[in-house]
Amino acid sequence: MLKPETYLREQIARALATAFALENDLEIILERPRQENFGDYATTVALGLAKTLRNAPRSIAETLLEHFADDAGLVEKTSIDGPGFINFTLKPTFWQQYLLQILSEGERFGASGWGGGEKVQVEFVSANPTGPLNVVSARAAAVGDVLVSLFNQVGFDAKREYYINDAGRQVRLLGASVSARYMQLLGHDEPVPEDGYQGDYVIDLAREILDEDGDRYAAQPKEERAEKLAEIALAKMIRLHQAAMEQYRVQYDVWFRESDLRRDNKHQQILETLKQKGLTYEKDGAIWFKSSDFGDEKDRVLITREGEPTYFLVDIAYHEDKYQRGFQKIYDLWGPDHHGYIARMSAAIQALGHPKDSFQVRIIQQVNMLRGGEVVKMSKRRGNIIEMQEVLEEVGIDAARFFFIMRKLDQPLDFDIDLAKKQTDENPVYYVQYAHARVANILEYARSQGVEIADEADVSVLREAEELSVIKKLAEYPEVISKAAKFLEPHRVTNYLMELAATFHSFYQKHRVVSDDVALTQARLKLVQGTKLVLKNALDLLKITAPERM
RNA sequence: GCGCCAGUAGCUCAAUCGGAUAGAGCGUUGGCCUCCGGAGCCAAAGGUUGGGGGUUCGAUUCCCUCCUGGCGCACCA
Repeated sequence: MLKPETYLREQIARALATAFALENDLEIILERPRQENFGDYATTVALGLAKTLRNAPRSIAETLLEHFADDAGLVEKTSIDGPGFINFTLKPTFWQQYLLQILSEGERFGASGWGGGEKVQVEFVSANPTGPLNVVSARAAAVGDVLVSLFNQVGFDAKREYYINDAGRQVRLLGASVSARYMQLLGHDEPVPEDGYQGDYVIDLAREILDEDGDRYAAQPKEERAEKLAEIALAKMIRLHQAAMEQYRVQYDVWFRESDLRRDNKHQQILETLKQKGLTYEKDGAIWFKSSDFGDEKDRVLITREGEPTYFLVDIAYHEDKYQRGFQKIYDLWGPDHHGYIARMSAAIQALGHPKDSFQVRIIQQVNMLRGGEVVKMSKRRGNIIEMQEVLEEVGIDAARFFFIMRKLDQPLDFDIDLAKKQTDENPVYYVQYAHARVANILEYARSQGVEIADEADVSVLREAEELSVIKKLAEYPEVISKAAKFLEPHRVTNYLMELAATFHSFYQKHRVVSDDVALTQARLKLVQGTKLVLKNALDLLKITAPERM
């Protein structure tokens, strides 16, 4: 498929080579002018070369254009504007043919190969199995899921992973909390530990266990009971989390258990490795890692005074395990409370000899749930939280995914529950889905009128401004995908969907697709099919329904 | 106190690696259905891009400084 950007870059590079004998390693910036009357593409090379060539930008641009060959004859018009922008307008013929190419690519349209099959992993959500999932988890789930899809679209071999912290202190606390509630239900006076889990879900867990297993744990010693109940409660919570992710259309490749790492003593091995590298020392009865040697603000404890491995040590082992499984790039999406944790993890990655940039963390910022204009606060410990399930049930999965993806991931997000529920034009999800339904309906209507949609059509009749605008907008799609993947910005896809929907609605309002003009009808049906295809491709990527009717 | 992120239209947000006249949606105002879905379209009003300096052909974007907001600074996870 001949991409306009690729072609123009190549032609410009050739012109530069013949005109100024410049090496071809120069990166040619090609952008889409903000304003349509400047043409389809613009380059700033002349501005950039002014210094090295010791010449005025406009003069450089002129010389360049004299040597611009346009081998394939795609360019209709070139111009030099402003301080030295070179603008290119492609022939309508090019765009008309491009529409057919988009259709022939089908669901592969938008995909590319620049990832080169590199193995990439995104770890996201990884919520503690000691409580219900909250809305930040819902946001992380949507974002992580779409990131992986984006990576795969552009040629990476990307996997989804969920890390389950099913070991350590938090789990012991859960056990003690469930145990207390269990005994309370049986009429005993066993208080929930002060730093334990206070949420109502703990009572629900205890009641469930009581219903299923009876009071058989009451006779056990407290410690033993807590341990047993921790095990049972944990299994229940994990199943809940897995069910929630599935319902949310997120398919993880791996659910990784911290307890497996501990069982295999992976953390001890890492400790040995760090010791051998001379990166540890003892102080105050604890074992420390010299993370400050690698950019962290201070050193960190690996083994506590009590001889317990810290979460950090086990986490280092976990990340090392990712590398050993062959991943070349590792992305972690963490919650806003893990901000201060990045530097030490990055230090550990480097200490183990991995490239610094092979490990990247993105903080999924806080979500403010607004109801009636008021922020609903949440705190897992107190149990006063908004659960992910509640949100999904209330606003629906399509709206939830769209809203969470719509914003840059490292910025706090205001989620207006009332808006997400509205089935009106205020709600962007419906705007986009409506465009798809409308497009589907046109095809349906054509068939009902006895119009046979031919495989081939003479698209050269598509000369109206609105028609070409739609094709040009469709043509932007692969670039949107590439950039969304490159910059980890899935919100580019939702923005694009809204633009494409608007461009199509605008065309639709002005021109009739199915008419007495047989040739024009066929050509416009191709335009409609192209729009449907790209809307569907993008919505599929986001795992949002593309309805045939609403 | 130190660190990270942010501050753009009344509100929620965009803005291509430093590019041209800073764009959308909602809200407001005014138009558009004998016709493929009006969950739509067209138009108008609305901006000192938090303030001040700097770098240069050019700054919302980079640097410095100040102001404001969020978050983080455990031998917790």
